[in-house]
Amino acid sequence: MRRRPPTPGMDIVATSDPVYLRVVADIRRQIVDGSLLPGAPVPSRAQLTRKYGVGETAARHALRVLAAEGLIVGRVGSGHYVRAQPVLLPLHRWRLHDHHVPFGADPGPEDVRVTCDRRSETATATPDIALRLRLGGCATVARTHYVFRGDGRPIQLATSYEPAGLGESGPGVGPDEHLRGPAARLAALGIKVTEIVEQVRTRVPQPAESDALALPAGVHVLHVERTHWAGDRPVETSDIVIPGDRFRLIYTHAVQQ
Amino acid sequence: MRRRPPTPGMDIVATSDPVYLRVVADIRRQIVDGSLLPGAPVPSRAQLTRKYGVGETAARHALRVLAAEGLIVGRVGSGHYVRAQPVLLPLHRWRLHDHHVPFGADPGPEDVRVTCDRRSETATATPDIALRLRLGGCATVARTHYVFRGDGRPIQLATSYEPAGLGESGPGVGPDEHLRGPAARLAALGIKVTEIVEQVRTRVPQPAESDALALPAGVHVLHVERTHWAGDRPVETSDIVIPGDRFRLIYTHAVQQ
DNA sequence: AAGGCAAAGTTGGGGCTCCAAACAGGCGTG
DNA sequence: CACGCCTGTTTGGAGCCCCAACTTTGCCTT
Repeated sequence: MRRRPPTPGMDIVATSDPVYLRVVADIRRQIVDGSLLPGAPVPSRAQLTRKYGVGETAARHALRVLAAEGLIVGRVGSGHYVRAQPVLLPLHRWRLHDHHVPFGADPGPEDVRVTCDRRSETATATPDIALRLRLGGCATVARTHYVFRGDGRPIQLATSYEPAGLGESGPGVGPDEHLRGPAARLAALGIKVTEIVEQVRTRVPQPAESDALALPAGVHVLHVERTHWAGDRPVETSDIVIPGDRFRLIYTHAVQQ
Repeated sequence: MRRRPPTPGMDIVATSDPVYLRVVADIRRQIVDGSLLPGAPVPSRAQLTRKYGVGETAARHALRVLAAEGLIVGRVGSGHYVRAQPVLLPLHRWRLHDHHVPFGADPGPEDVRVTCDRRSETATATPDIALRLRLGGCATVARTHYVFRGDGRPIQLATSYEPAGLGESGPGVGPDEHLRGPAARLAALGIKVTEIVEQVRTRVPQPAESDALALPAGVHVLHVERTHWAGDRPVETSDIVIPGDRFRLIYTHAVQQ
């Protein structure tokens, strides 16, 4: 029964966790906390069914998800093994403050204490923002300015735009909410982000930007235009500005299974 | 039977195509060539089993893959529908020449005729490259310089490094091989790329670079350091240089199922 | 005529099974 | 002692089934 075009409603997150995600979460925890070291064998399908009391389908699905996340590698006839490169691990989750890494020796994500100042306001959408959020003519949006600091020194500016009225219905924003990224914030509002699109360019900083970032003259910035999608509609878009001389963006892409 | 640590061998691609990939390819083709417009319903599991003569598992798997690629959206109780944003479609496949998009109105990937000049040589790995490829001391690498042109004008420089001896055993490189990217080339050599990691920074172009790209003074470049991984070992790394004033990088990230 | 309700269709989780290819270990033979 | 074969395990593809939750349709009742 499917005559009408797709329902114009937003995706709501399901609250009950599937069984296979329980297995995924447990194995992922073991990899993260070091119980399963790189190169160590992961229990096979048969072993997982016995260990967790799940069916073979759930066990197989869990292994597939972990492989898609890049945490383990499957070898036909041998087994699944924990992959190397634990440093890149958090990037799969696209946490905002793992997004940029200072030049030089890579510090762990915990080495730098990241803080965030923010300021929200309601504004009329510019034509550019209205297009990015697929809003009609003169719509109102919630605009939030962020200043991220690492050990007190500014490292990133961001301006986030959402359709007005999105954030009001939800719960209050926790103190560390921004460090976990917009996807977590939107999930708390019941909106399930299905895709993130980023466009990276480089340009000369505007005076206010070079002032806020304490940039010397002549330094360029990386400008990221990021949009969060829920289904086929944009729910949040933001402009992120990063000093181009001190930071780099890291993207990882797991190639299918 | 699994006593020994992971076999130190590279992943070999299977030559026979699974059935579900046939279904995926056919639906993807229909989406790309416009037979299935955005918002149009995709055949359901039951319809796919009848239409393609496959089992329900294959039909379900095909829909899952297409949804993971971001081409379709599934709605419980309703069906799967073709998503909007057809412009970003080819980016999911990370084809090299779709990687950068000129500013202004987005042209389709076919609007610009992309050509490529290349020059290969054998060289001793610098410490930086040896580290990136996880090679010991003074190893030899195959270095290839690429100049990509769009409608004859230079748009991108790239220098690729591979461990020496990787490319020789394989078949000759076809004329359009580079436009499909290193992953396709490595696949032809029997190496299955499982992950791509990119690091983006911005910097001042070197004289040779601004010369080759015909850059005016003062223009910065985007510098992408890209590494292809097969399992847990790097098999190719390259430095990609793009004019920062005319092009932007686009990354899409499908958030789990 | 309008509203409500039941039935049919669809997705997504889960279970079970079979099979080919690949791999590792043990055993036997030269 | 070395080499090759055989057997058990494991992965990944594929098939078929059941069920809960949800959407849409069309019919039936008021």
